[in-house]
Formats: sequence, structure tokens, C-alpha cells
Amino acid sequence: MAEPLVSELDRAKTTNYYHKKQIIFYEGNQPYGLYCISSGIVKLYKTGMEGQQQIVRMAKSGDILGYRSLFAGENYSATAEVMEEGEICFIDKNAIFPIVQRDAETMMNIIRKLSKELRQAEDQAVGMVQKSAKERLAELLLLLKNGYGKKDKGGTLLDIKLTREEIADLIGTTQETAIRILSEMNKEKLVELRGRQIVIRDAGALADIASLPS
Amino acid sequence: MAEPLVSELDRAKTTNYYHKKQIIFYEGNQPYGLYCISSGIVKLYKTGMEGQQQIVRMAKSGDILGYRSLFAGENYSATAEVMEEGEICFIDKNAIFPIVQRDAETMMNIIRKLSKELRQAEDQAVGMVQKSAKERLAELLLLLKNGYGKKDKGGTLLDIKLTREEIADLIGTTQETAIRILSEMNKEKLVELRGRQIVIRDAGALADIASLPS
DNA sequence: ACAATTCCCTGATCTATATCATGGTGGTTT
DNA sequence: AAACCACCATGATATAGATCAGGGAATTGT
Repeated sequence: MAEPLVSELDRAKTTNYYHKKQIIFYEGNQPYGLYCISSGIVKLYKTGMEGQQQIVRMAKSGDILGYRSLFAGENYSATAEVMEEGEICFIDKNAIFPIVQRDAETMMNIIRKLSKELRQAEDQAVGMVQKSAKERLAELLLLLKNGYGKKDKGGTLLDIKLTREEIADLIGTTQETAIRILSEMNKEKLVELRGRQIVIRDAGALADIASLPS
Repeated sequence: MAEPLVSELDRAKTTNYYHKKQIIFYEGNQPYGLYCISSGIVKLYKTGMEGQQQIVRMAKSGDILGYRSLFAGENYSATAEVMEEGEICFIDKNAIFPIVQRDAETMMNIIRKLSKELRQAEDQAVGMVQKSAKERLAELLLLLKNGYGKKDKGGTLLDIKLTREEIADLIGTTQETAIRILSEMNKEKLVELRGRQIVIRDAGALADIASLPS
């Protein structure tokens, strides 16, 4: 984006501190603008009719929330909840549209981004039915590795605090199965469980599980 | 789009007749342009590592294929195969980009479209894990109803030829379960099976199955 | 019109995963 | 510290749906 645009956006921006478990917006709410994450981690989830959460996406520093709903002119399709505290700023939609619409390059960037996300979402939909829980968990661990991975003796530490329940919600299974598979992977030395901390020990083996038939 | 744009596109357009089972493009192929369907029906599917197809989307007259891959700058993420013969035209990407990029309104339309599709794709991903095969099938039947439904004595006839296998591929299950559920729905008078033809008899009950806990 | 596929259907297992139950652990509050 | 709470773990059982197997019906090609 060009310089004048940035300062224009800055004027319409308000920054807030959000603590853990705070809800940024609820599924079904009407969007009034965009949120961008300065620090912290946010999860976006949909709630099934029996109350189970399905985490659709996780967002961290630098990510922008709510643009699909805003552009589609629909209400939020997921709830955004803070997993790790941080600063999140809000930009009013009235400030966004005029700026976006007069910049072809920005619009092409948005189109590109949406197209890529669409592909990912479709891949995920396919993976959800075609892959076993173990395959999906292996895939998730690798995803978390490059995103939250920190070098650690004997592997890569995932620098993100997730409960087993949240892990389950990410791969669309129950807490119990998620735990069982993790324990299994622990025994198989693919992963090391240090309480809530997870260390990836054998990324190669996980990659095999994730993509090849088990 | 403005008038001059249309004629510009017309010059870059070539129309072809495609017969049943013909492949328009393969998953992994590089996109050279867009396809738009004048008549006929096309299915887009991904192939799992064990060869199972998962139908991601079906397209008919008026729909455009391949724009996500084109805009994302990625290769096709699915294979497009003709289910019912028809005419499909091709527009070279070199003709598209300059035209699209100088028209803000068109770009906003594309953004809107992609945003909506993204939401749908995410909903589908969630539905795939959280819903039972019966719920997904009920949902599919209703989707087919408004899209291919034709009034018929005692219900709505689905005016599209799908094998049971394709139905299974649409809801991410096996041919056998799809057949079993259909037979069951037939007995329950929700649906009437006339050979390959399907008539929706009780859309309300299907809607109940699709969204409520079974 | 015929054979040859492809498609449909039903039954009998088998298996991954959900569900139910129960106890242990670790961190937090008072 | 004591008590509490949320989280982790593991066992037992139940079940939706996959897989395997066989036979009949319908479409397609020649």
C-alpha cells in the first residue's frame, strides 16, 4: 500500500489490550470493521449444534481478522477468542472500503490471498473425511511446527499453549482420541510430551503419517 | 463489466464442445486461462492418495472454472470432468488480467464471490467431521433440489444424472453407505427412487435431518 | 440384439472412533 | 496447606461406517 493510505488508516485505528479467553467477536455478529493482531494468539471457531467447537483457523501477530465477512457482506461465520493475551487493533469499515477500492494492487492482493485460503479450506474439507484422526493430528503438528516452532534440544518445541481439547477441536475429534494418539506418538518417539509442552522429535515420520496411507 | 470489456473478451474466447467424461483440466495442471460453461454440467474433484474422488464442487451453465487457481498463481487444485455434455469456452489469461485489473467494480465482485465461497468451504469442512453421513446426504439432496430441482407430481425431481458413487463422493463416504442411506430414506418416504432418478418427497424432513441432531 | 460393462443393492464382518466412567495430576485460590 | 478446579490419562463398551463379497438390473457399445 502507498504511504498516504497507511496514515489514513492509522487515524481510523483503535488499539486494545485483550486478555486470555476474551471474545473479540461472536459467530453471527455483524462486522463493523477489521481486527489486526499486534501480539498474542487468537482462535477462530464455529460451534456445532451439540456445542462442540471446531477451530477453523488460528491467527497470530500480523494476521487480520474478519475481512471475509466484511467483504462478503455477511455476518461473522466464526467466533474469535483470545488464546494468548495481546494487543489487537480495530479499523472501522468506513475507513477501509474507500481506500481499498481505489487501489488496484491492494485489491489484487486480497484476491490472491482469498484464492489461496479457499484452496486450503477445500483441502481441509477433503482431509477431514478422507484422513484418519492420526493423519490429521500429524498434519496439525507439522503445521504448528512452522508457525510456532522453536529449536530445542532433540527437536522442535511448539511454543504455544494448547489444551488437549483444543488440539481435538483443531482436528475435529474428541479430547480422548487426541490424547490417545498423542500418547501413542510419544511411545513411538515421534513426539515428546512435557506436560502441556509438545516437542516434535521426528518430523519426517510425522510427514509420512500425514500424507501417506497409514 | 462495461461494454468494451465484453467485446475485448469475446475476441480472446474460443468455444468447444465437450462430451461426457471428458477432462477439462487435471489437478496439478498449470492454468492458462478461464473456462466458462455455456451448457452442460461439470464436476470438480480431488483425488485422495488411495484413489477415492472427493467432489469439491459442481458447476453448470453460467459458472466459471479455474479462477481461484489463476488468481492465486497456483496450479489447479482439482480435476474438472464433464458429467453432462455441453459447450465450454476458454479465455486466455493474458486477455483477462489487464481487463480485470483496470476495473475496480469487477475486482470487488470477485472479492465478494471468493469471500462467500470461502465461508461455504469452511462450513463444509466443519460439516464433514461433525455431521453423520445421513445428515450430509440430506443436506446434499436439498442443495441439489435448488440447483437442479424440477417440479414433479408428489415432489421435486432432481434433473441431474448422478451415479450412487458420485453421490458418495459428494458427501465423502462410500458407495455402499450412500446406497443404504438412500434406500432407508426411500422407505421413510423422504425420497422416491425411480432407478437413477431421485424425487424429493419431504424436503421439510430432510431439512430437519440436515441441521438438527439426528 | 447381443455381449460387456457399469451400476445398484443387500448381507456379513471388521475397525476406527465416540462415548461413558473413573482416577490422577498440576496449578490456583482462600 | 487445604481444597478446588481444570486438565490429562486410560480402560471398557458401543456404534457408525468401511470393507469384503456376491448377485441382479440397467446402460453402453458393436
